[in-house]
Amino acid sequence: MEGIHHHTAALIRKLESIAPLAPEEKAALLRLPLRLKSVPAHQDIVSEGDRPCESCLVVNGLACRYILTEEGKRQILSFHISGDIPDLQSLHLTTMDHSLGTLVPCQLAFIRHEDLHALMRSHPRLGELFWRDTLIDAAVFRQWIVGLGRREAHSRIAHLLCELLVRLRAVELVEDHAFTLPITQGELADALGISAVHANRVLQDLRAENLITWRGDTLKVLDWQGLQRAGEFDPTYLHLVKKEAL
Amino acid sequence: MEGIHHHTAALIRKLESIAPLAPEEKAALLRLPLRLKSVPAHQDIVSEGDRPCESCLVVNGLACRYILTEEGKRQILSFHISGDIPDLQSLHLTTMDHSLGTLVPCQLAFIRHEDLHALMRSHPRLGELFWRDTLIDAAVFRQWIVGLGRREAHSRIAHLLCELLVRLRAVELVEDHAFTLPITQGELADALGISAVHANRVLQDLRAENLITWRGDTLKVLDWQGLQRAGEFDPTYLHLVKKEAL
DNA sequence: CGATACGTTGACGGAAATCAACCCCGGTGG
DNA sequence: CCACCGGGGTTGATTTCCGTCAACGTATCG
Repeated sequence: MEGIHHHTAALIRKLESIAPLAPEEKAALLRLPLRLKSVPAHQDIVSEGDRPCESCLVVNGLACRYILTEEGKRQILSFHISGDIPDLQSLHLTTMDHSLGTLVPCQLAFIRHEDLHALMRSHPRLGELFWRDTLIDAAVFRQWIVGLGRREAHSRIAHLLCELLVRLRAVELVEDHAFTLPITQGELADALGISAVHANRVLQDLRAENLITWRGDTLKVLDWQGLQRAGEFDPTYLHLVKKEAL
Repeated sequence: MEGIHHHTAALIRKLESIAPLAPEEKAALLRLPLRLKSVPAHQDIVSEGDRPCESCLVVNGLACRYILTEEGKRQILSFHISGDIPDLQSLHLTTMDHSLGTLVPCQLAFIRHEDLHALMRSHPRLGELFWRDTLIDAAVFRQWIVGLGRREAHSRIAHLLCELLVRLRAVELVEDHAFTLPITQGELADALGISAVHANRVLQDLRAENLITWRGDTLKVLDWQGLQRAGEFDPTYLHLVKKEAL
């Protein structure tokens, strides 16, 4: 496997976290033609209204999907980590109903839709797997809705941190219950539907309860059980096959 | 086409609202074996934790997906009308991460997963269409998130009513900007993440602004432009092909 | 060394929750 | 027939969570 293609490794790790992969399926994935691109922080990858003809694999960095309201408020819809294809839905929904942007400098790999279609034609199981991935995406949205609608800020933050921990662990980016979270409190607030000021206060609460620390870019979970309880977190909705999560 | 299969008509109308259907694809849909069932109001169709081997087509009535929090609060995730297959995702997500229940007495038609898989194998375009349907489902969730996170109750209700109007119109269940909405204010509140009391007050506002009336089961939109403005509603995210929406 | 962005804190106000009472209306059963 | 009941809608009083505004601290950087 030549150097250029190890970028697909992140994707393979991610897909293996949600279903087993056959060797020839991995091989087919590694043959996917990629258009690599480095994008600086805080820049749109695709914007609402675009009609992309390729989808974007996050090789590393952190991206998010978001929508702006007319009054200029931003709602972040999801965070996307190494191995995610955040705009896979553009395969069958031609125009983007939201934007996708970077939160930090990202390495991206664009895959043309026609190449994805060809891949899925020759490997139907991979097609089902990509479908499954978009379905899990929707399951995450559902939990997000419950949090926004029925949980208070304290619980919402806890839930989001639990989700990030589990997803990052699935692609081996967690060590000792700590991971890189290179976002501002304002961005966290935009994801949780609260103000930056309030996010700050609730984070202080979580620290005071000895559930987490967050210094610089690294978030460390001090009390995994406690954080899950605080967020009413049950990882079932992530539909992972690797069950070493607790 | 025998009587038993006209139940599929609702599904065909729905699918045609999101993509064109070839005659032989319609024919294949009409050959789908259905298990019909009438379910009384306020009863679960599938529950969180279930591992269904069939999916459920709403022939008529009104269903919703929901999640209960530990404190017993309910968050309704989506409403489902004639032609919808609310648990299509169970095709590839084996265990339900939420529940699906009726709001009024419903006629349902269950389709076995293996029959769906066979259909999609023989008609790949239908497979893509079902995938597209679940992607639109996710798009609706995204708008729901924006409403819950960044819009106030007044705007949220308006947006939901706009969405219902457009979706019902796509399956020809709207006449003169009026449709049947057989739910209580409490159920509406559970969908919008507010309390029943507050839902009541905001509905009074909407009536006072001459945007809607809601007497008994029938909701009538008096000022379609105004309601869309109030809800910041833009139907793009529903990805309909029939563009007679305004 | 200002400039800027982010984090933090306090004071105030507003949207919505909660609690409670009351009304209306369509069953239902004595 | 009517009393009773219960669910839903309506209203008011009070509380809570959270937003907004504003000030200030702190760290990084050209």
